[in-house]
Amino acid sequence: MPGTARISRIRPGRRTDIRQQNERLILDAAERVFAEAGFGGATMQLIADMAGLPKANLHYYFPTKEDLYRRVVQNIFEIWLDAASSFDGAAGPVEGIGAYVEAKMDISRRHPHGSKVWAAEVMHGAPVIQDYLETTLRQWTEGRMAVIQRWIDEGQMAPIDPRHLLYMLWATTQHYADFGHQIETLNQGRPLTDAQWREATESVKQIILRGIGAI
Amino acid sequence: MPGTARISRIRPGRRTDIRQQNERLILDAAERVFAEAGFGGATMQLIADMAGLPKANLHYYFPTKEDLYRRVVQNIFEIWLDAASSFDGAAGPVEGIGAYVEAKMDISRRHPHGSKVWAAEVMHGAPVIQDYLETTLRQWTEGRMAVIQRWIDEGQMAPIDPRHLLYMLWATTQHYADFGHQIETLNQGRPLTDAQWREATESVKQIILRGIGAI
DNA sequence: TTTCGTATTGACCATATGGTCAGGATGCGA
DNA sequence: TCGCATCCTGACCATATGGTCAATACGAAA
Repeated sequence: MPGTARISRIRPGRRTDIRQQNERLILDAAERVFAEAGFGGATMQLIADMAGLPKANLHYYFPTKEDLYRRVVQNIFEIWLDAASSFDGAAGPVEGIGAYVEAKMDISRRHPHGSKVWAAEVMHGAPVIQDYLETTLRQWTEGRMAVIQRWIDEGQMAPIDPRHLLYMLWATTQHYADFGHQIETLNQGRPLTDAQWREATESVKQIILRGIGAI
Repeated sequence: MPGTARISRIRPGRRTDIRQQNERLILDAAERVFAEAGFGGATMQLIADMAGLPKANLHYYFPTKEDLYRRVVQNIFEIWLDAASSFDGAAGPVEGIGAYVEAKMDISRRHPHGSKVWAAEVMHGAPVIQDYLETTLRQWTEGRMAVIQRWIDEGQMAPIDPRHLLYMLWATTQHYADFGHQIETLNQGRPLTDAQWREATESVKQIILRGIGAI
């Protein structure tokens, strides 16, 4: 993405590209602002400034603040769902859950703003993505629960309640994004280094895999 | 607390009590509204309505919205710190961490709004409680890390990084409050029953205690 | 060069909201 | 009964903000 962004920045590209490029610019700025200020605290003016565009221009691409917000949340949800693939096609919990933890930790690191927006949305009662929770997320959850149950039946792990295992996976991995500021404060005010991210991922993986009796 | 509240409600009490009672009323309403709408989305009018008082009355007790918010966050932080006692005086991880998980799960159940306000505050970069993070929380964390390290040295648990174990404890327990709406949605839209809360607590305890090699 | 759909933007508006204030009610102690 | 500190509150204000709009620029196709 940085590559294509640079290319399109050098050569403005054809007329058709402008829309796509500006929407990207606005969405990135919006994600950050919504994460840092919340929906209510975010202002279109601030998002506009951060995107380097006049405010009226935002309304040209996104009619209302809520439309913009909705798009941001949807983006995140899709990224989030992609990590699902790590879960699939795994022979057992060590491989499947291990890969899932790694994928989710990676998302926490690369999309901390998105994770926060998602968390805030859910905390506020999911006013704009309730339907996703009830359809896509519910299906996804039931599917993985079945996989976990199969692993249990095959004796590959202890008889843990699959539901609470999933919650624990979500909680621990997303914590590193959502509470990143707290973690940073407790780390001498410095962001985690590459090595520290690796340690964190390993710790989470270790405790959980051992905790479910897969090791 | 419910006891004293009822007493003061039946008999309005002496003049001096009025302040305390109204502040309580306002703080409870504020906690809920801040949790559900965020700081920016919350309005003094809505808090006033929920507390059953005229808006101007809020400003009599709490000069500004930020003052009110600050008090709400402080309240939560104190409740949160009280759970620390569960950790202390424990002979080993099974007892200490077990009690801590139970205490924190109980807080998640009894103070879901407070937990959300805290989470949002941290996600926004802790604008009003940064000093707490750097002083009280940092000290608390270092103290518990030392305790955990001692348990490790005594061979009572596997050599897990104490820091990441603490993060996992916070993440998993608070998840049941902060993402309560999501959990409820995945539970047929119904809040967890007593039995389900017990299951959740047991699952968390089981996985973590086993995960750190304490069982 | 002309045309036309797309993109841009400064100026403007209606509304919501945090906060103020002056006047009044209340009730306790003297 | 009186005085005083505390508490209450409707009306009001300044400001910030989401959103609109008309005028304009732009660039590709004809």
